[in-house]
Amino acid sequence: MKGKETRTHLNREDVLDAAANLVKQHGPGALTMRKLAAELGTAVTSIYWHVGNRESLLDALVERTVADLGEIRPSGATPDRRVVSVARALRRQLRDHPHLVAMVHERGLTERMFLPAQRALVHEVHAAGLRGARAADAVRAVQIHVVGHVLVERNRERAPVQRPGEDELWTAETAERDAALARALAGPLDPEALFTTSVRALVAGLLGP
Amino acid sequence: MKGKETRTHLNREDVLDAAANLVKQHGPGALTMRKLAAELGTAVTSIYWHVGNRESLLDALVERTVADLGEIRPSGATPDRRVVSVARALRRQLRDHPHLVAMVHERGLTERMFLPAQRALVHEVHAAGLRGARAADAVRAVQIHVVGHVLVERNRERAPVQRPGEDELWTAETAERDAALARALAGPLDPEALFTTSVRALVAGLLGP
DNA sequence: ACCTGAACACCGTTCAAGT
DNA sequence: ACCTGAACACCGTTCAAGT
Repeated sequence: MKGKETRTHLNREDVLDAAANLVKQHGPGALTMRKLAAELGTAVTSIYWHVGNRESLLDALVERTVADLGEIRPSGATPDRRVVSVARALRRQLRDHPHLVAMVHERGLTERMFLPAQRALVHEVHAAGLRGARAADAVRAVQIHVVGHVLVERNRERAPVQRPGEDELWTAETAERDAALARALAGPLDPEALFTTSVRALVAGLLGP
Repeated sequence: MKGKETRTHLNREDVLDAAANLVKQHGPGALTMRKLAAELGTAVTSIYWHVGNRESLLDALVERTVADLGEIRPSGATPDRRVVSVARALRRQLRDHPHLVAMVHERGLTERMFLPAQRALVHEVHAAGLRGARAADAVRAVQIHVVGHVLVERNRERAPVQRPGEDELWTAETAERDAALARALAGPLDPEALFTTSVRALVAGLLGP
């Protein structure tokens, strides 16, 4: 019982709110039925009455969070840039909900999540002159690239110090005597910059001749 | 006790073998200390003597599997094609060890895993004339694209039927009156083909002018 | 050096019983 | 309609005790 507003009956929304809070504060691992019950000040079993079971609780939670995501507005003069801007906006959305990505991924709901972005991409790809199957490929390629990139990014952030450690692995000798390359690979990675670079390259390749 | 060769003492290798088997046959979720003990015909606690705890057991398992991956040989006439071939080989490796990807991802070891591929990429990117930071970006962009793509692919496979379902979502109206596009987006996705398309586009964009 | 069972603190879920 | 505690079948891990 964490002294919020008092209520006569527990309801589905309360459960979802508390669950969202738990995840936001202590990560998805902290979302257990028992901790949730403690948070709500009820018996564990009450929760089951409202949300079925843990599985569907997570489903509902993900569903709600996805629904709350803002829409995506393309910006930029050329179709190229507008597609890139959609990709960046999508990445930003995902990064703003760090736990969401993991949960969606775990639940295999990646597809369903990205309709708004997909619509925006369809529009821009069309504007670039692509049609039919070719347009569909472009949309999907960008989409997968963004989601994949965010997944890998998040993974990299969570990862503790790597042993052997890239700084030891990449020296001028192992990098074919390209000292600058060795330094770059050994040094830290700027995900934002790399993302922009790769999306630009991908879009150029997809929309180009 | 699954009547393999008899042995006097349990050892670390036996434990890892059994663990790998469990994962291969029933997925990572089936790898519990207790099931593992049952499989080995020992007390649960014996395992702890050999591998420390579950955490380090998983670490060791991932480590071993990664070490067993074959090396990557580029093929193709132009640097473009050779980079694409490395990407495809890497994807193939990852797909051949379906559980590995998830485990590596969960453990945040994605970096460490891809050294061989990274070396191959460095070589090809160099051959294409890129140097220094620009080369590093290209290598990392391709690498992240492959890993990300495989993660999303696996996710998509695991995902059951999607509700609403893309076939209902994408009609000619919602697809800006492009019926072929609607059909393509509603239809099934060919991951192999899409992967090739996107990698080609990405590489063209990265190595191109 | 290696193995053991008992015990602890956690899980999710079911169910019969309460109001 | 909503809530409850008891109970079940699982977890990972520690520890003292065995050989």
